[in-house]
Amino acid sequence: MPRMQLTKTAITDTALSLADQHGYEAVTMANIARSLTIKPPSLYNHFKNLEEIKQAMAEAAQKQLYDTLKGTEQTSQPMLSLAKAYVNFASSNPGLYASSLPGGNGEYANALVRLVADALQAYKLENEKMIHAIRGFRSMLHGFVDLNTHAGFKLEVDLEASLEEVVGIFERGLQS
Amino acid sequence: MPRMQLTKTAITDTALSLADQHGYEAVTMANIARSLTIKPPSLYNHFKNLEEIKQAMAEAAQKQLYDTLKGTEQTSQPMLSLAKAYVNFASSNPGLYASSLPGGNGEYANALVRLVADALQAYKLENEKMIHAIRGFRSMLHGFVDLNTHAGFKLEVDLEASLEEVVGIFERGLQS
DNA sequence: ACTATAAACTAATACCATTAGTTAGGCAAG
DNA sequence: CTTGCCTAACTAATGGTATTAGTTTATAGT
Repeated sequence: MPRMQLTKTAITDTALSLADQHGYEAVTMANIARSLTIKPPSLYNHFKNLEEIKQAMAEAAQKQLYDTLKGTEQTSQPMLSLAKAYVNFASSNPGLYASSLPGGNGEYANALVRLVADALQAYKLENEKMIHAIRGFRSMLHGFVDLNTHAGFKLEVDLEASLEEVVGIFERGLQS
Repeated sequence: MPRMQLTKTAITDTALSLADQHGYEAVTMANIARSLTIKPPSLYNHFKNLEEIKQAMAEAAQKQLYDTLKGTEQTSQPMLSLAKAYVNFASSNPGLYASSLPGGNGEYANALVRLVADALQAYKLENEKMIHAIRGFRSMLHGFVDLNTHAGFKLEVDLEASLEEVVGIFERGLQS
């Protein structure tokens, strides 16, 4: 066999840098192949289809997001630190963040949930309440990012201030 | 001229029912034209391109969402009622909800923001704080819906219970 | 009835993902 | 060292997408 110069991770990395530099919609078989100086059908020797490539991208992008967020739980304000890092990652790398969304079940999807759980640790919530709180906080972060990138909060009120206030509301709500 | 049997709203409505019945990804020039028993290029006599059709869809879908949510502010628990109605609309009509997202600036986009503001009315927030709270609550609702339909909260913990708890956290946070 | 307008059409271009079938390079066995 | 197999790459083709150019034709107003 011709030496497998082309690995799954090489394809995934190329697709990710495509998403990062030219947006998630630029992730096409044709563009990936062009970047690798091969023809599109060759990609099918390594992945079943585009969807499978996007799954692999999601896993890798989630790892990047995880690595960026890791450590924020050891600060004085874990939830605020996590929120700021999360929003900053998504705003700075919209293509990467978009890549991370499709996969909901991999190794790093769980790791990200654990990271949110760690940030909520101080509030000593019981099982069910913890799950509700995780869902709520994660929803808030994703919604904040998603509304902002797709629709955009129109008013010229500072985004950072909104995030701080909103995390404050959530934290006070957990306390009482 | 051949009688304009085909109006902008007729096209928009057809596209919306396509999104509702077969998903937002089924909204293509070919499918819209097929539903109307015309050929795709004819659509360009009424809209500049597909994006413009989707903008019109967003406006109409936002109106439907607004009409569904209107009235919830006159209940005993406006925020919870609004949240439940919002999540219910999005889960029951995912194609319609997806259609509503692209447009961030129309008449009904503002009406929806006012609806959220009304639900927060009881907390008597000042200007800036009100805007932060609106953004936070809207983010939570959209994030909740979006994570659920695209990734899906995996654990078999009741969604309705999560929503109630999460709205409760937010309300308590506003109080203190 | 005639003409101008515009809504529909056909045909074409340039993308997209995907599949079938072919070529050719390198590894392993003889 | 040669032979043969495996497989990664290719070419060619299919059918999908949006969009544009140019043409036909029906109708509304004069």
